[in-house]
Amino acid sequence: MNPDVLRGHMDALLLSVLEREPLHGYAIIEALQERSGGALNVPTGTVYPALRRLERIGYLASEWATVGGRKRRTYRLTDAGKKQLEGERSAWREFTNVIGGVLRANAVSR
Amino acid sequence: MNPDVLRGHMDALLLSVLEREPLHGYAIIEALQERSGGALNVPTGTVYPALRRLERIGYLASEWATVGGRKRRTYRLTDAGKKQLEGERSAWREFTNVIGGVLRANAVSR
DNA sequence: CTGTCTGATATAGACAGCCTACATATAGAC
DNA sequence: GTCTATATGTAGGCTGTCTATATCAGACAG
Repeated sequence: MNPDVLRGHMDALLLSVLEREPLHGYAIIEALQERSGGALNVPTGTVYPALRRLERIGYLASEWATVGGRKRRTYRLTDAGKKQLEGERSAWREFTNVIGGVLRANAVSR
Repeated sequence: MNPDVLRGHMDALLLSVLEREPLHGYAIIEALQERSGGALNVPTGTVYPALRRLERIGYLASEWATVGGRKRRTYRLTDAGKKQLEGERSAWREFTNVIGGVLRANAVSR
């Protein structure tokens, strides 16, 4: 998939994946891969900065944990994050309607 | 709509709007507004450079015309552009399936 | 005949955010 | 001991969208 086509949708993806349960960065990457049927291979250089940004904004909160000798920073949705996720979902619907509508304008009718 | 969420989809929009008939930049902007029900207000600083880029790549060709004393550069799809548009459409479908799928993962089932 | 609006094209520079590449470290398998 | 999987992180590049600005012609109000 074209690289920066994800631009502007990373937040929605991350928040969505954290809705079910708190996860650490590495597990988030795996979850995205899994849920997309392998289509989403988001690099660590994208995910970790994004998670920090979302925490700074207040949509996520994190805690350190040590599991099997390895350190993990586990992120969870805050209340603001849940609210934001709803916003992201409706923005996504509007976005796909608008762009999809324009793209279909010629292809379908006529 | 969030500004740079269009990133990576401008090409598809421009090619799609030019599929029906050749248009000049200003008319393309109006056409996008019209077809999106007013949702797409793409600034000239986005459209004109994008059109030039698409011409440089070979997806568009342009000619100057003078209508009522005003100069217009009219763009039309090349054969490569038509082919590219098909590619953009299927990429769009895949894109929406993948992201939409992840976003719906929690919202729907369960 | 001046000012302002619409139509029309264009460029420079800012900005955001995704990506590549790299650095670091532990656990477990072999 | 070396390799792979697990795990987090930063620096810098890239690219394309946006903001702001400039220019010009015609129309039309006043």
